[in-house]
Parts: sequence; C-alpha cells; structure tokens
Amino acid sequence: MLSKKYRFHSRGGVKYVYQKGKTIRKPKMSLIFCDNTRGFTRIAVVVSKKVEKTAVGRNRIRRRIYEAIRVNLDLVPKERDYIFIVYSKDVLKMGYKDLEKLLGELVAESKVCYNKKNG
RNA sequence: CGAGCCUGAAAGACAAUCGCUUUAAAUAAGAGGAAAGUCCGGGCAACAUAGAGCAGGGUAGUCGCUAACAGCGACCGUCCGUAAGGAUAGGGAAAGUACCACAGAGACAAUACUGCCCACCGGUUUUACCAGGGGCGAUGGUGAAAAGAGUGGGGUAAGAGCCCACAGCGUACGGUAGCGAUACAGUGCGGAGGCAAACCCUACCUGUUGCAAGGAGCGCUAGGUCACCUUAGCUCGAGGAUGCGCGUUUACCGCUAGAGUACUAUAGCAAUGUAGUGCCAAGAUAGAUGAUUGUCGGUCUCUUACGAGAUUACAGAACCCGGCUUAAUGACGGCUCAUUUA
RNA sequence: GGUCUCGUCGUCUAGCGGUCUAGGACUCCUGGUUCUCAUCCAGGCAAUCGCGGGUUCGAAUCCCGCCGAGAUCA
Repeated sequence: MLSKKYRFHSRGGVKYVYQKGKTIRKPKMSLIFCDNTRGFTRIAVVVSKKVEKTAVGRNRIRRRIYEAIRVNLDLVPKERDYIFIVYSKDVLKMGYKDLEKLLGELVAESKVCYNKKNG
C-alpha cells in the first residue's frame, strides 16, 4: 500500500486532474495525468461499482494496483498526478507480472506525451 | 437399505521479504458471522425542563423473558402431513358502511319469478279445478359461497326445527382443571353467509429528526397583547429574538469499556436472570487492515499408483448495541415411516 | 453513512381486487393499394405484469420478504 503522502487528500485535487489532465485509453484501464508543483507523485485508483459488485473485489483491485506502483515508484516520473480508471473485471484475476506490464505501458506512454508537449 | 424430519460446529495453518493505519514510540494492536439489506427495537444527540389534545402510524391467542421490540421461549387453538414434525397478522362481522365479477330466480333483499297445495276465503263448467283469492317457504344446480340445522322418524291439504331422537354449532351462566389462552362435562337461550393484509370499532404502543445528529465564538441594537421565528399535519400551551458587523469550515470534539465477553456456580422446562473470577488496546475519513513467494492442509478432475493440474465459500468496520431477513460451505448426531430378516 | 422513488410486450406507457392468461402508440411480420418506394388500408406476432411467500372464491392490483435500477442530503 502506498503511504498517505503519495495519495490524494480531497475531492478537489481529483476534480482538477479530471478537468485539466490528458487521457490514455486501453481496453482494461485508462490513465489520466497532469503536472503538479509538489515535488512528488500522487496516485489514485478508481474502480466503479459496475466493474465489480462486491466491496471485497473492488478493494482487491485497488490494493493490487497500489502495490504494483509502490514497488516501482522509482520508475514513475515525479511532479505528476496520476488517476487510473479500471474498466474490466479481468484486472482482479490477471497475474501480477501482467498487471505490472500493463501499468508500465501506460506510464511509458504518458512520458512520451509529456516529452512531445515540452518539445 | 429406501424415503423423510430436526439440529447447524468451524470459517485453513505456518514462515520469509516488502509495505499501510493508530500511537510520543515500539519487539504493541489492526474486519465479520453475517461487518450486508436498512426491515424492526433501543442507547446517544438536538429541538422548551419535550408538555396537552386531535389527526397520523404501528401491533394483535395466552403467560413469561428483555433496556426495548413486529424478537425469543413455553403453552393453547386452527390448518397440513401416515408419522417424526411443519405453518399460523390467531381481537371484533350481534355498532355502522362498502364489496361479493361471470353464471344464476335470487349474492343478503322479498310485496318478486319459478314451484308445491286447495284444509280455510273466493270463483266457476261443483266434489274436481285454480286465471283470480288463499296457504307454504323442504322446489330451482348456477356459483368460491344460496338465509347455512346434518341424519332418521312423526306431522300436514301441502310443507317447514313445526315436533321428537341422535349428532353438531354459537352464546350466557355458574362448576371442575389451569396464573392464563383454553379444555371437560352440565343447564338455559338462539338462528347470526363471506370479507376487517376494505373502511371501521376495541385494547395497547407511539413527539420529530438523525453522528451529514450536534458541539466548538465575540460585540452592537431593537422590541416585547402585533408580526416573525423556535426542523411536528392542525389546535392549544411555552419560549425569544429577528437583524447588523467581525471571526471560524479539507481541521478538532462527538469516536469507542459496552444492556461487552469467557469460565464456574446457581434459579428456571426454556428464553433468560443472579453471583464470583478472569479478559478486554480497529477507529480509517478519496477512506488503513495488504502484496509476492514457499511449505503443509481441504475439495474437485486425470492417473493402477507415485504424482500432476485446478480450486480454496459468502463476503470488508464508518457512532454503538439487541433482533429479523438475505448470501454461502455444510457435517456428526437424534428421530419418524415403509420393507425385509431374526 | 442517512433518507426516498420506481420496476407491465423490443421501446414509451394505460390499467376500480372480477367481462385483464392484460388496453393503446411506435417498432416488427403478412396481405392490399402503386409501374416501384414511402404514405395509407386490413390482419397478425409480441407480456408467466422483476422474483418468492401470504390474505382472498379470485391478486398486475392488498400485505410481507428479497432482487435490480435510479434520485437526494455536507
């Protein structure tokens, strides 16, 4: 689990990212991201009730994603806010390595966009 | 052996590495039997020191348990089942109102229609008949239900609880048993369709809103039989502000030891109570309680076997308790009936 | 977390406990009209009334319990 520092603390911050951020869509989940000025990354995971009906299932999806990011926190660019939105129930059952790979792809694409924007 | 009924334990274990929340910190602690649905009942908080009446809402066999309940236990009645057992909103229809489709003469009404009869009244073609007149309410096969008293006999012009015997119902009275619902037998009286999860009546209970409750400030001023406000649909009653200026709002308090729990003793058929001893550390707030790996278990599939693979229920605290309901894995054991054998 | 509302043909909806195994509109299918298509006309298919119990002679309707979908409160 990520420490409280790297998570969002209110609804306003999430709203801001939703409005100002860029989106990368994949079949199983999508990523919304934008810059911040805090000097560290903030992460949120959104799982709708339509994806998984039980609270246990939603919690498991959330915790697996948070864990995968925590382990690889050094690879994620700093001064950036990320929101992962889960669309598919498969995220619950897919292997840990596959999940890591999927998240890696999303983050890598976000880097490309970031570079383009600056260049 | 077959077909059933009742009951309902437990909620995988250990290790390593890396993390999260609480706390000053740590080698401390950190999801359930249903945390769920939010269907009932309380605590707690605010609203007047929460008061009165009406309206509205709820409950409905008896006794007990309980903080309380629509819950639980025991018992009674009714219905279902061969039985073990199961179900049961189970007060009042003799206070009143409404409804009872279709069919049927008729749906609670009778002066009607159909039918039976001619003793009596009346008429005539006069000893028989029935258009008129009179008597009867056992005929009518439709319907879920037909004035609700069934069977047999007597009785009569024809019939009818009109009378009798047996069986049975309701109600009143006192008797016996029981705390009581009720049961048993007796005497008198009676004819009253169903429906109250239709309105309603009776008895009892019920103020409203909910932790997003609510708390956490200061100063100035007016009025006080009006008006307005005080979280109630109406009336009464009680209270005083209203307004203006500044300050406060991702924070803090409420926020976790309680009708708590384990064992023993004891009262009780039981639900449950009483006493003693011990135990108690979740408290998040975009929301912690986890992830990965290994070993051993459980279940299923394949295989002669070794072994291999898959899987490991339902499900996640949000102020706290008592129930109910639903979700899901699922025995051991006890009992009933039938058949066969001894 | 609290408080409410609604579920009826494929879609949008009516529906006094009884002539409702359910009416209407649109859609769909068949036939007619037309040289052809549309329009129009005629006919037809399509609902176990969200699910399970109960009350009643009888339930889409009344009562209870679930399931699903939505709204709202700082």
